[in-house]
Amino acid sequence: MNSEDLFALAKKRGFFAPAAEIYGGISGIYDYGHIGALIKRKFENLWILYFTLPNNFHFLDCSTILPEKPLVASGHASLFNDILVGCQKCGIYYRADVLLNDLGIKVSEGANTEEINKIIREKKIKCPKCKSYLSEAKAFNMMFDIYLGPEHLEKGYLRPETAQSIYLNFYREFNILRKKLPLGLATIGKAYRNEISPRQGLYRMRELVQAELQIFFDPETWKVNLELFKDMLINVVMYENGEQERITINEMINKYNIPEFYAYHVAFVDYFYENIIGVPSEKLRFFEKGGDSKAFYNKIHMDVEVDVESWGGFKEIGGIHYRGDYDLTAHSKGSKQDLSIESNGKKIIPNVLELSFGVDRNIWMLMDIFFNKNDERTFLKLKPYIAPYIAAVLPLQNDEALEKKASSIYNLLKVKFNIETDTSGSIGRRYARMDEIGVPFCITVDYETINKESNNYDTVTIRFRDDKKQIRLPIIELEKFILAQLEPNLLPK
RNA sequence: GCGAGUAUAGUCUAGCCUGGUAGGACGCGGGCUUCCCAAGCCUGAAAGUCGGGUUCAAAUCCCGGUACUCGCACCA
Repeated sequence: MNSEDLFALAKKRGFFAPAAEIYGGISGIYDYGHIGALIKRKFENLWILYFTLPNNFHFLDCSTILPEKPLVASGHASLFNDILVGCQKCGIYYRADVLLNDLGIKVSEGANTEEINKIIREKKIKCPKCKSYLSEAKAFNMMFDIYLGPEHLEKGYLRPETAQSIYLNFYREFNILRKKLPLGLATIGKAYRNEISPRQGLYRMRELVQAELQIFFDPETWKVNLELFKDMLINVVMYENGEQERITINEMINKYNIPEFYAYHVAFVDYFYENIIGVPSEKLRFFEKGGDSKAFYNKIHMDVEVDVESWGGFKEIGGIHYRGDYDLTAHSKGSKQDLSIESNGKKIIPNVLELSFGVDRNIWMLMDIFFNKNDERTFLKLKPYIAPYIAAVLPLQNDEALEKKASSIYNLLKVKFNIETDTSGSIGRRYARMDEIGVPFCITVDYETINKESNNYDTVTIRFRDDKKQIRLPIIELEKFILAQLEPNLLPK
């Protein structure tokens, strides 16, 4: 499916749509509709369940507004701040530091717009493409700044990532939780980036949802259970050779010198996507970044990539980042509070392994890879536990007696599960509508259900989304049946 | 942010060149029919991105804004 078709389906069926659409929309900002909101919530709940499975891993919920200081300490206030110069004639914008460095002129990292403009004037720098004069340099910060209080004197920012919120809570949580490492702190929440040019649907957004797990650990003592995933084959593209290959975590460790804890978590993430979400293995890979494309604070950096047709190939939907002690060291300095802790008889600043995911990208990805279309019909093959509704209760026909029975089953189940019902159109049309939003089962009330003479009295048919097959089940067994469908296999046997 | 293109019901589209009653399909609502996969019949609601100009008259011609798509650039 291409990007336009996916977006059209999303709007038509209530997955998501541009925010403020009746005013023309606003690029990079989206609202989830009644179907998308359910899928997103279920994805998030599943994510929390899985990523806080290990002992001493917990979930936090943090503010989206941060004061200026922590973002100065983390480097965002300066590094998120690009100085751009534009060419007046051809309209191209350049990052000033990159442009000048390319011309062999050294620019200090903290250079401000005045310094840049001075250099450009003195050295008579012109547009490298058309040789015209360049416009005044402008600071462009990816962060949205806000001003607090009635006088708007206190500067803050909408956070550009959720990670910082966790680092700011580390010390307190560590102490409350009996000072044990490793400590995992996860969160899901909004982050904001003023992208110049948001594109490709939910891929690059100005307001986005991140799901992040930050694991704080002592690299000298952390032992992971390599046995758990030892036979798993994982698609990787290692920086060292640049070729995609399928290897075990032991090969990753021995051949590429990847630390055990890191390789283990590659498998941990792989298991989530392949076995729980259901991404086919050939569509999932881990792409190691190095050189210029690796963020400076990362010691090891892999992108979690999924082959998404509507995005034109493998695209990043998450990342596994070994950030060393960069973050807590920065916040120790910035806050002037010693964030070091005692581990194994020594004072250390804990290291951080970050598992980071873009929730919106994941929702788009789910729609893309689980969308099935053939001549006959369209259906969204989501796992039952992330489907918006687990089932729909449908009367076979527009018939008062059938509708009454269907309604009573619907009322029985909807207090326990997300259940839909629909009485308009023919039964085939209703199955089709449910297929398109990914409802895995339809519970159909027919004349046998209400016929006391029939052997099938008080039974219903269950119609399966994926193969259209039907089984008959007593109404009293519906709850048990549904519960069994809702359980993911959280870890390998 | 620059350049090019595009903008008609929920969706896809006809009409625009050559100004004069906005038409169709799918979808949606109501009704009939129908004992399991978007069937059929009747019926209904629903549209020219916004602002200005030219004109007796603008979806149509002109100018401007906005949004989207693509390219450039950006993406710690």
